Amino acid sequence: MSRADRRRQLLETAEQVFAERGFRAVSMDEIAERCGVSKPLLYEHFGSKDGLVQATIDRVRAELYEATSAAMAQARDPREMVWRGMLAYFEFMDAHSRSFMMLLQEPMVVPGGTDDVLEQTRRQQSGLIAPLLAALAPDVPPAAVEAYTEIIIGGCERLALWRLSHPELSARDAARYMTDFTWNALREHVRADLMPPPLGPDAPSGAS
Amino acid sequence: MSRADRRRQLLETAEQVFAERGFRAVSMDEIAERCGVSKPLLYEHFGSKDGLVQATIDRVRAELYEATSAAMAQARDPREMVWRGMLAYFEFMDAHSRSFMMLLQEPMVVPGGTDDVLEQTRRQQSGLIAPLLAALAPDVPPAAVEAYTEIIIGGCERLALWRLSHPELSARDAARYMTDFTWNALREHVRADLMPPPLGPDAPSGAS
DNA sequence: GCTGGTAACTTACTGAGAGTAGGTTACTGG
DNA sequence: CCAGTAACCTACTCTCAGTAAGTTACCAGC
Repeated sequence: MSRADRRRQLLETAEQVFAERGFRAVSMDEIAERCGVSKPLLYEHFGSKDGLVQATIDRVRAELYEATSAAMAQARDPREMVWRGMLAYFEFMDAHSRSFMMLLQEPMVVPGGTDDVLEQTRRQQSGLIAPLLAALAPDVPPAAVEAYTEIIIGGCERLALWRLSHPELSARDAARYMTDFTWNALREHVRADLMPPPLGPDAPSGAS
Repeated sequence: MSRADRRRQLLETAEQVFAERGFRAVSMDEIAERCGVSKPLLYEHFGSKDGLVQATIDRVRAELYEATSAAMAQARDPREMVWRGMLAYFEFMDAHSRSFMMLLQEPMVVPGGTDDVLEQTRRQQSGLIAPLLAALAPDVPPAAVEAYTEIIIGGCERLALWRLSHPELSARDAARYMTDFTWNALREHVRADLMPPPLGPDAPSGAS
């Protein structure tokens, strides 16, 4: 099999196995077996277990990024963009909950704790949110935009994690809470012409 | 040495070693050596490596909880309570950055991923925040209070993590951002008699 | 002051699993 | 038909979590 094809197959299987039983519980021997190859081949492709974990996570991250940015691209105005992005995020989670969990765990599982790896995830997500905030609320200073971006990302992650033990909270409601919260937080900074916001495509019952 | 004293000593040393090099990199043999005891004694006390990690983290968590709740107890009104809690949180982080990092990693490092352990941390933190939100904004429905609580906790954690790579953001500014963000998000729900809030004990320059 | 019991602690092992050295097969261009 | 190389494997090593089977220190009761 060609190197690229093999890599894809290995990643696919690894994601599945990791999703089933978690990073820690799964051994490289087991993955190799499930892939129908020998262990050194895994090391050939990914260098180490951490490398494989990393690659697996990158794959999921790319999917998530694509899903959310595609959803956001359909929006007409910043308010709707927030809503669509949030909704796509939480819906992605419903569709790939185990893989998604892995994504949230990533910064912790990989070597040094807070290395460039985390930085990469962060930049990707904040690259989606920060410009949006800046567009919504141009008078907020850049430092605050960065901080708010982090707060929003953290809020999403936490709420997503929380949903695992509270399935009664639908993706729509979660997205709704996040959107409301964010929107209200920024309300007084929001550009006047965006101010009477469209309520979102189809607003579920929410807090406000 | 008495069992309780020994346990304390072991935990103290373990926290130090873990903080220096991270959970994963440190072996039980190494901790035993640094403690001046044999490995089975560690197992006698903590059952497993995860058990030791868990106990270590619980210790840090207790300290954090004490610090933040003590700070909050000094406040006169909810607005100030938010501010003091946030400030204590970020200042605790400056004082114990490595141990604090461990705390954030905990849900991920421990066995099953999202078990009761996470739940425990969460309940402790949200026990501090949720009643406060409810007091601040009594017309927000309970489900929304819970969700907002999670969002706020996640925001704090993320912002704390972010500060590791952005030391230019002081604890005061971080607390300020969190407080502003939260306050604004809830503004329209806040009880009228709390509405013109005292600006906090000593407000640093902030976003709004 | 010797003895049975127990609490604190140790040495010396097992087993699992990450990572590797050194091939072997299979296919490609000359 | 023969290099050379890409894909892949068998068979190891070594670190580290966890354990079995003690040993020492101390304290009751006789």
